Amino acid sequence: MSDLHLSEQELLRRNSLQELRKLGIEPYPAEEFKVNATAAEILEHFDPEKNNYQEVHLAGRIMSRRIMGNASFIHLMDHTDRIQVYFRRDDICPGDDKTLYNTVFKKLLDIGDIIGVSGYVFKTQVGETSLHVKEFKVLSKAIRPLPIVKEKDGVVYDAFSDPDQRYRQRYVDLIVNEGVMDTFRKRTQIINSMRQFFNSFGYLEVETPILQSIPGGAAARPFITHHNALDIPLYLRIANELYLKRLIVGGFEGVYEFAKDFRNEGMDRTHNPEFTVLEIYVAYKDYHWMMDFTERLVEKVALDLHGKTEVPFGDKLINYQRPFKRVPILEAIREHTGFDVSGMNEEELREVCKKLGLEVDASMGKGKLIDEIFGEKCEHHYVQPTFIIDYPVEMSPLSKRHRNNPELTERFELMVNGKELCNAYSELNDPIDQLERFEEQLKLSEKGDDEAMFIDRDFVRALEYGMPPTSGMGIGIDRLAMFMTNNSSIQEVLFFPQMRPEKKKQIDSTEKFQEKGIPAEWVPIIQKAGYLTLVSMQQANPNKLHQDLCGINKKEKLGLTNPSKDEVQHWCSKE
RNA sequence: GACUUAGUAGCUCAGCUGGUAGAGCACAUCCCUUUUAAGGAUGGGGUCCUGGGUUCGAGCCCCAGCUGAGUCACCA
Repeated sequence: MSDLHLSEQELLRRNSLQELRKLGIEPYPAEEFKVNATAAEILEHFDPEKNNYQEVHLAGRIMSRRIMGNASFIHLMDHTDRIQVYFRRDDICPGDDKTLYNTVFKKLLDIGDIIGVSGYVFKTQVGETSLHVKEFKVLSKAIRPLPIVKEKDGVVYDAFSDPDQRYRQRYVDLIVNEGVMDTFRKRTQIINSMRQFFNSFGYLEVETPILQSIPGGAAARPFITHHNALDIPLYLRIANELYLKRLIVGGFEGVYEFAKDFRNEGMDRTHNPEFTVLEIYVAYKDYHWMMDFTERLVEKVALDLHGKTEVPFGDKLINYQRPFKRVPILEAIREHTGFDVSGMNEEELREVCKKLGLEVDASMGKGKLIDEIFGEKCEHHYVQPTFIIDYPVEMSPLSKRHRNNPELTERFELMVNGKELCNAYSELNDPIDQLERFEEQLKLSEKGDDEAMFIDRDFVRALEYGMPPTSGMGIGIDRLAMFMTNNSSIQEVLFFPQMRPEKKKQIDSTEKFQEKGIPAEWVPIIQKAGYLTLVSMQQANPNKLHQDLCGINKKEKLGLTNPSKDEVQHWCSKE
């Protein structure tokens, strides 16, 4: 393989790699390196009076390096923090042979390399806690240079900030950008905190199918795949709701699942094709109980994460202290539009939408129309946590009818920052009503609503055996993580957000060029000149190609004998 | 999917009215020898995203494409 495609810095590092091996130093050693301290721990607990941390073994990545003759400083970063490390030539090399310092440390190590160091902790004249190295060991050589980010007094210089690169190469983002790792630690902490809360009630964490033959429990376009052995289509789940309710039918008191769901829809700042949802179902409860439960949950998460209920988001301060306000959706619409839409039929609603300047189409039923009004005119007003409750029955095919008004359902959504965070119902457990609602959805889909729900007859059968009154709640984990870590984009709380795949350049093998009589040593040069395939080369102007090739030969000092113009002409000819 | 906007050195970015591709960091060589984002000096490093077009001449103008970002549409 040719090195022509590598940058100067990459070549230098590859060269250093070989030099290390020549000196008998394995750049990728197999054995364990025993660590007995972390950077954060030392920075916090070192005390010159006590003279502690005098035999420390630390491992991490070199993040900066300042060489001043026979003394040098580096910053070493481990999983906890960065600490300054001091190297002195005569400590590293007590004898006459100064290779380890002059060559290995000064020349063959680079920013980005992972090393282990042993020594004692002290404070420099400037007062920075540092590790004085007595021995060091190369643990892994980095042959690709890291972006250099510097920071002083909270000001970041030359940040690695291109979102494309940050998301595609999250590993680099995690290394060089402070705070990224913290966001993901917080994300896990949120999940741990919720799990602990559910377990304290004795509810059971379960797993349900991701591959489903009927994608139920929500209204969304699914991803479709195929099972070869059964020769049937399977869908990646858009929700796990119907499976969790089957488990309630089966007799569990409470079940929950942190579930990856998949929806084949648009991607933007708040939507990723795969996303995480927590759903929980508890028997013998209703949505009032669930509102109280949800408040406690969200408040606990805020407290566990931040030690207080007030959490900043953008230029706002969100207070997750319970209780949250409860506003019936029709009241919300009346408040923000002046229209009382309760009891209106489809035509009247259409009229209201028109007056409000909302676009509607024929496929929209009552539910969608009301949702449209709420989404456009009301939603964004609810910045502080607010329960919007009692949604019209058409909007909620899985929700139990309201005990006082059959037009409404016992449903709530928790709005934060003008966005839906949770969705919950007193679950519909009347099998006959459920089947009718599914059939209603079928009609909608025949009308052109491509997001109406599929009918899951097995789920109806389960309800026919009897499901206790149950309340269920779903909460978007990615969104919660965004709110709790003050990030306005979902990509910031997903390690590997979905991206368009990087385009792979088509490249012909050396053999393919050789078949045309082109010497193997010229192939990398042709490819360096930008002609990766034989065909692309043949389409080139032979004169230009000839000049390019001779130019590269000269510039890279390859010392090859230049081909004649006729030869290049011949390479380019098609026969 | 539509519109707007961006793509220049390993990273962050300049680049005038179209006229020989620049800076800082990183890298290399030398000097200095306990520095605090950066001690000093010198130097190497470029498919200006790709492909067409206009032009005597394109990083810059025009067209198309690729890959992001933002806004909207879609997403109960």
